[in-house]
Amino acid sequence: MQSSKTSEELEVAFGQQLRDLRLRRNIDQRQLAEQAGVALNAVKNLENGRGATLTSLVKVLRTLGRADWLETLAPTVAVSPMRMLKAKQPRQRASKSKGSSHV
Amino acid sequence: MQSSKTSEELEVAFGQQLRDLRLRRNIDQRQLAEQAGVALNAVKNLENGRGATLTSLVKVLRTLGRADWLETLAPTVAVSPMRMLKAKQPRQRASKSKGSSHV
DNA sequence: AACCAATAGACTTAAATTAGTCTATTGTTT
DNA sequence: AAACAATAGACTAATTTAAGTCTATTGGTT
Repeated sequence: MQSSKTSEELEVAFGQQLRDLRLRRNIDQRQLAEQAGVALNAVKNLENGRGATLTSLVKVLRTLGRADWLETLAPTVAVSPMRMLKAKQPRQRASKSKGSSHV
Repeated sequence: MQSSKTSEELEVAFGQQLRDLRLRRNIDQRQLAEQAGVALNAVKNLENGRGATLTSLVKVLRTLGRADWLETLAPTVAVSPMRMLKAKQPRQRASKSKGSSHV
């Protein structure tokens, strides 16, 4: 069971959050686009969930002062220095036959 | 002064986080692409920060079980029911002449 | 309630991404 | 250290998004 929202719904809901952020700073789409260095259409696409590029999103987030959010996707587990030394190198590739599922 | 990282750097760092998430589930790019319903190239683009669409990202996040992260961009301030009634409707457009900055 | 600025929507062209495939590298396993 | 599988990279064609502009709508202001 996936999340209850479809990908489309997620994109739309996400766009609304972007809009909220912008409105909290009380700037209009045109200003945001200018400051971010993207086209007005790119901002419209983002806010309306009509399809956009990651690049546009990142530029807009930077402008809105929320670039830090991008770093919160995969929180890195803190490890003590001693353990660091003992620990094997983190995996760089997916391993075979231990996988969650494959045919 | 913006965040210290450029947009490009942010995209690359973001891709590494995506990769981390995938590796924690120990699935390979091909499996992730299949399950997410995107092309293998889309996953490569995402992880290497070479440009991707929001749509691809959302599909991949759903597959990785991190769709919830998308909802954490603009945390909504909790408001008591009584205040809800009194409060004006939230702004739907940026307002004039009170703005942070415009020419 | 009149006015006006902010936003939606449609359209066109250019640029970027996706999808599919093949080859070259390199981490991992045995 | 040999064998293999996971990933990078390049390439082409199809699709999508960016950019730029114009018009229609509507929320906010006065």
